[in-house]
Amino acid sequence: MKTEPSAFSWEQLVKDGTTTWDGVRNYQARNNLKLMKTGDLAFIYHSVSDKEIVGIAKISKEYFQDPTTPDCNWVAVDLIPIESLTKKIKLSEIKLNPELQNIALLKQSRLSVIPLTKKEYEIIRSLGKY
DNA sequence: GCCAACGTTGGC
DNA sequence: GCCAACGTTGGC
Repeated sequence: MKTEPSAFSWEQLVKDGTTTWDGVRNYQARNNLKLMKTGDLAFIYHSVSDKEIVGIAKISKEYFQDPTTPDCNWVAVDLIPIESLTKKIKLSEIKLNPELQNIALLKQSRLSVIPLTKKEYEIIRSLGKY
């Protein structure tokens, strides 16, 4: 899941302990939100200024009506922070990995909620360890 | 700051 | 229903 740190950062999520991931206004991203189940894990990626994965969060509440709009097309999920990565994962590192060439983060850089297979998750996770 | 990529809008 | 125009996102 991507966020611009100037709008909402991982540090803010850690400080707050939980957040509602709302404001998604893209159908593909919305569909990916709906696929998430309570207990699923998600990387949090800082776009624009940092371009790196900074932490891992868990879905604490799966999709529900986005509270920021009365339009029932849009949904949100709740997240809680699980782990701050001491070794952050740069976009450039992900780009260098031949097994990660097909993930939507690279293919569709504008998509804000991006699906990963378990295998892709494990590969990316391993990049975040010394 | 620029621009490519992509989604959305609206005229036809 | 097509497609040009426009707006937004995000990497560089």
